[in-house]
Amino acid sequence: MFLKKQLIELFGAALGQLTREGVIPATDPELVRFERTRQKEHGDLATNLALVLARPAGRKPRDLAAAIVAALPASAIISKVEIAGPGFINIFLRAAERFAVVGDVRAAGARYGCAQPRGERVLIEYVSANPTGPLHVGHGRGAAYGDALARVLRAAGFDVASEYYVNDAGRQMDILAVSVWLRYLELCGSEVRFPDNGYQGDYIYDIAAGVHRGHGDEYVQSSGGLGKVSADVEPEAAMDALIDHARGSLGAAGYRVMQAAAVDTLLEDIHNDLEQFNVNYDRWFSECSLFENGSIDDTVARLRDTGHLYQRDGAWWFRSSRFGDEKDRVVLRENGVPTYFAADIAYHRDKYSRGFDRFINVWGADHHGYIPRVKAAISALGLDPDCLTVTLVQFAVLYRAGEKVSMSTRSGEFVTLRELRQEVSSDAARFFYVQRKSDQHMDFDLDLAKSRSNDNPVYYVQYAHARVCSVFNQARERGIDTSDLDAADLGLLTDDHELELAAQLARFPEVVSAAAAGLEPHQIVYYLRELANGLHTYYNAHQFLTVAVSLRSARLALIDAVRQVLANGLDLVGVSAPERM
RNA sequence: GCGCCCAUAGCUCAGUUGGAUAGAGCGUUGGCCUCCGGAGCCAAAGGUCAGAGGUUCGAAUCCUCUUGGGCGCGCCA
Repeated sequence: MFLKKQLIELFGAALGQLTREGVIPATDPELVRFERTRQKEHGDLATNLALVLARPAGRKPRDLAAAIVAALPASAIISKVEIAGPGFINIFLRAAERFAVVGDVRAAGARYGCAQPRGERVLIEYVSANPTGPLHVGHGRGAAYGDALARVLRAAGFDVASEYYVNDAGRQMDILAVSVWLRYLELCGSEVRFPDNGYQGDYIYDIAAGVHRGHGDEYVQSSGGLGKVSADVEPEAAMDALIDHARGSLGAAGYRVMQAAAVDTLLEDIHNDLEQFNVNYDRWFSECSLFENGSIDDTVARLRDTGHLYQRDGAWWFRSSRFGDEKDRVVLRENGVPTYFAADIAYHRDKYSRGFDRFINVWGADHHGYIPRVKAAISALGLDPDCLTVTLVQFAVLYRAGEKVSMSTRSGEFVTLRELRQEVSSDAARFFYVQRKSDQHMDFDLDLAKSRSNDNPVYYVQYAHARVCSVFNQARERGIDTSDLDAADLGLLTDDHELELAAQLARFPEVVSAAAAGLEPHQIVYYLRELANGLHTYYNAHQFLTVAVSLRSARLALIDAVRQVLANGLDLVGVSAPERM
């Protein structure tokens, strides 16, 4: 970063001179951009400055490039400058400058790659799965992506808070309560017909058994009424009837016992599951709390008072079409109960009230149609919808034995995140998920991930880290002193492998900032793979411990810096950096 | 029907925001330890960037159309 700043100053000076001479119009120094070259014949860094300025200056790119180079002040960091291709300016650095990064890494340690705080507060919300069952592998992708993104943004200097929105209100919660009650009745020996649209998973039995342990047969009364719900009624209507029946038969307190047993158990399970996935939240935000503290009523009233609501067919509608949504949306049902959308408006209003500069919501791709109405509501409340970015995570499509695995929460047919973690390890699962760009469809081959986990690229990167640690362990066993590596003469490093490694180390802060800017943690993963490849290649080509002392120190300093950056990068994607494997 | 996302090597995917000869992994083929960890390294083969136009010094990248996939269009959440 410091290097680029120096180069920008140099080229800015050259541009200033050319402007004074009337060769080019006044130019913003910010226009000067350098990129790391792909081929070493192109130098260490290159700029397309002359190509960009050729048109406004009315000159041929190569001529302009020559003029810029001629106007460039002398510098201690550049060894030579070349004009190539259509007008690229290629910059070759002096050797000392190329390896200065080793000292930078060793000085900054775990902070290397992190930018200065920029005083911008970001709230990132992800997973937010309904507490109606265990997390499955689809949620796992959102968790891995969201947490890695939070870490990357923190490293890039943002002040980040993470949040899980708990949908502990609404009809799904009723279905959950009924599902638990019916399984409870089965446990008590009653004959019940369990509806297809109830929650079928085995975990419902476990929750019901827990209720039975705590309350015995207390809630068995009047299950006979269940017979009134005949099979030919429309399933959702039949469910409504069941819910009413359960409420009537259990009473408010008993109904609450069923529901609370389920929500508490499932939320606790989700919490533990994510914790073991190395995913932690700053806050768990309850949807229920929005009902209880009046936020929803208050928000709906505000929308009504500001003329954004109207009544039709007995319901209250939000005029979201006025803000670009394809049609208007109900916020208060005919029966007066707020919709999920109404709660979500109140939730976003709450978010905005907490002083953040920016909001990121990580949603499953199937929710994309929901974005316009949320942004519409934010606009209607007089808030800036551009502060909210919704990142869509495509579903991971599972394959088992070459066949697509069907997933349905209600039917209970899915692979849980916990199963995945236990089969392939948390590290492998997280690395695997984050490796893919979030908006790409992803094929997750379970057989490959489970039975041949050694093929997983995470081991490749972790192995590089462990390898460096192993070299230092060897050094210790041989009585080699590695305490004064900061004094190593890095000028002894001249090999191509060493130059390549140093260049990769220098790139890391730029990768972090690019990953943050694009909300693309997968860039970290690709970088790590390249750095690990550089280390493995170097390791195979050279000895570290058996060479002359001064060269040995220089090489050890270099690979220790590589180890540090591998550890920093792995931490950004929530994967451990083991010292041995 | 309308809308959003996507299409790159046999398979799974990158591609530094419009740059130089489009790159990795897996798979295939052939090589590499008397040595710090072979979970490694090196090399080869493999491409009409779905197709057709357009924008310009320059396009996998931006615009239009066509084809082919995924998803969404509830007073569900």
